[in-house]
Amino acid sequence: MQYYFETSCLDLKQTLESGQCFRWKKSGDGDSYIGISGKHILKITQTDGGAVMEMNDEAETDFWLRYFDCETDYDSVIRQFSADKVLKEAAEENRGIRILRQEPFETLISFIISQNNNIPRIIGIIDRLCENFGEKVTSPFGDMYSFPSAGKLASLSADDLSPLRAGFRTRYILDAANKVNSGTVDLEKIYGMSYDDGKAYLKTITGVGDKVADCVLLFAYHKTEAFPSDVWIKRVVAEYYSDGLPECMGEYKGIAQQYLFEYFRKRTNV
DNA sequence: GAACAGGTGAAGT
DNA sequence: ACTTCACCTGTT
Repeated sequence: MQYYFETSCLDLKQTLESGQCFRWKKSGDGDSYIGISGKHILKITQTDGGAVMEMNDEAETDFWLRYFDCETDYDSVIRQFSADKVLKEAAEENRGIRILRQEPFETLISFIISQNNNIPRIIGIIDRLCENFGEKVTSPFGDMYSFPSAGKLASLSADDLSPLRAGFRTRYILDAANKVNSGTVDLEKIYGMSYDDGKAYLKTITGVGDKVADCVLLFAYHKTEAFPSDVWIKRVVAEYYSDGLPECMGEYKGIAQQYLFEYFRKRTNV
């Protein structure tokens, strides 16, 4: 089943290789990606004015449209950002970035794994986590493994997780899985919480600090007030925004963060 | 509150 | 080869 949709501000490479998600693989030509969320597998291909989605079941269309955040008017956000010179340039260069709406538990564990780590290795650990403890899902594009549930992970020991080679993060993964599985932390509740409350709540999990909490609030719950402050962004803020973030970021600091992150990372690497 | 340790491997030299 | 450092957090 194929579904074509038109939309502005969606660039698959910019979005899926931005470091907010870790389970999309480039397919063949380079304009296509295959990924999994929950038990849904999608092949998505970039077109000029949108994208083509291929999936098992037509009923998954709405799931994926939501995942790719098709409700948010990015053109309007970018217009709003144009009041700040640096942000305007960063946004225009990266106008195809979307903030995905990912599954909370997967996002939580993924960003716990991301701490003090590099992206290729993060992807490796998550792949091993899914292959070892997820469920096999079949699709016309090949078999994939779902992200393991909190219940499954909570049943495991640090020893069981040793094949991941996640290092000191292993005990953080287990603490998160146990708290979610036992209901000590109810991830569903966070949808209805304020940014501040959600952040404090997430930080009750060992291994979740400001940065990881902000990433989860932004990339799973779409709380765009979150402004994940990593080593790159700290430099940018120190250089351009030492007196505070610009007014025009408004309630979309998290979207601004992504534009700035990409903009400056690109330049530093060159 | 600043300094430091904590897996592992990618990237830089 | 050898060192640094990676979208960080918990503990001195």
